Amino acid sequence: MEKGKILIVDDEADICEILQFNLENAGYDVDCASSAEEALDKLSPEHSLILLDVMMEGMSGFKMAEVVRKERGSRIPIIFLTAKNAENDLLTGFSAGGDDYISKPFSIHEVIARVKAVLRRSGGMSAEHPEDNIVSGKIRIDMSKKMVYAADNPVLLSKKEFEILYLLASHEGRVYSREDIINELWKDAPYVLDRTVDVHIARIRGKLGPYKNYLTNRSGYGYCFSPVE
Amino acid sequence: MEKGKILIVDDEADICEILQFNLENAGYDVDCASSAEEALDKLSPEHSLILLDVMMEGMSGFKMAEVVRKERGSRIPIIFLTAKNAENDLLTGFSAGGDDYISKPFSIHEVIARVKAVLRRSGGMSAEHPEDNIVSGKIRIDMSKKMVYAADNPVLLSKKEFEILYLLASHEGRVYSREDIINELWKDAPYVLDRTVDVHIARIRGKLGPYKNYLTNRSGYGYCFSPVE
DNA sequence: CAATCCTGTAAAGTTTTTGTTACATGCCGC
DNA sequence: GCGGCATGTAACAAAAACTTTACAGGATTG
Repeated sequence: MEKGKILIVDDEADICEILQFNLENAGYDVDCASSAEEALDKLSPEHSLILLDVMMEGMSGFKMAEVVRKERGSRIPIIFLTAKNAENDLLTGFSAGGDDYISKPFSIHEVIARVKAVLRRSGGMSAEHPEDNIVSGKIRIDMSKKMVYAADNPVLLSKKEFEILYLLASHEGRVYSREDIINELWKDAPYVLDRTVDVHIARIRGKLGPYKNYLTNRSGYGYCFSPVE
Repeated sequence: MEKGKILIVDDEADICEILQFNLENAGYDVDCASSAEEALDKLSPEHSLILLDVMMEGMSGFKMAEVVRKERGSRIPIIFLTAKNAENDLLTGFSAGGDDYISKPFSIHEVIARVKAVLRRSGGMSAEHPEDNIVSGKIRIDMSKKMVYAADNPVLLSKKEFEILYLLASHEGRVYSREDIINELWKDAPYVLDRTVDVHIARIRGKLGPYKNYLTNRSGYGYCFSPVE
């Protein structure tokens, strides 16, 4: 079993690599992103921690943290990496709101120690963030509102439809067989037919309108959610 | 629900972002301005505190404070952010008037502590508790009068009905399961049936008349308050 | 103390959701 | 083009979920 999946966000490739290497060595699963935009794209409910550089080209780390917290409603822990010169003069090092801060230059030992601490505090390896919202392409899924937005237009899905879309969207690109979906969503009564899934998919597509092709069929395998195409 | 709205004024975007992120994290509502002129434009009676950088391009923070106090006659608390200790002397006068100052580099802990202290001292809110009232679409909920108005027509709800409507309206769009509602509002006796909630909802709808559809049911999930529809 | 209102439950109607079936369509190797 | 699959959809009926009405015990009010 994995210890947890960490998303590293830093526009300096060296730092990403060093962190990735060492954290993977320590047994964590690691994803890297070189910008906030890329990170927001990659961020999925299976991540259990973000290591986030504050100073980056384009969207800053703080701005990204705001998006993660507010727009996506995620309470995933964040450890901020603050560069030496600019902010360290302003901030004297602290942790607030459950987040943590590490200022560069940092020792790998320190980072790993903090990562361990934060993950233990946040419930160990529970990568489950059931309140997480998903944003992918033009589709946004708001968990607390149980609503889906396609290019900001609300899409009203029934419970089953919502569950299916959420499942597929939470692992963008991954192909789910009909059997997978049934095992995951009909835990009480797994004696439903494959074709039932097809019908649900069709209904979701109908409601997604212009974005119906986000739900792709992989003939012979099943379905997957992919915003590109 | 809200603790108060803070106006941050600093021409360094980084500092604005850091303060904004952390104060929002601490539960405050935040507006930002990158100049004194912009701040004076944005400043409104709903702000309960200003975090004001002294050294800025254009109008200085010091000058702005004077405008706020003298021309606008506002007694809104101000916390000055100063780059140098040398300026402290100039600020002691304001400090006496209930304001405060923090010199860079500062820790967020310190800022949050001061913000808390100042807001507590000034009574928490600039005026009443405006956030206790909810206005959403054509519906207005007056907490102190325990009254609901639909398009300005008074709607007389019983206690339970009022509690339910208030709960749902306090998070517009969010879907509350019957269980959520029962856990929240029947804390003493959580052994009431789901159907009871339905009946209450029906009674509220009856009283809301033309606006009954503000209370929407999300089949399989629960109920939510949404003025759109 | 009686009259009234508030609340929770029950049961009878309605609507929505959901699983299934049946049939249409498209793709592939012949 | 022809079978043989695999997928897309419309239609339907059962099941589940929701709304409404009715009622009785309790609380509240005057």
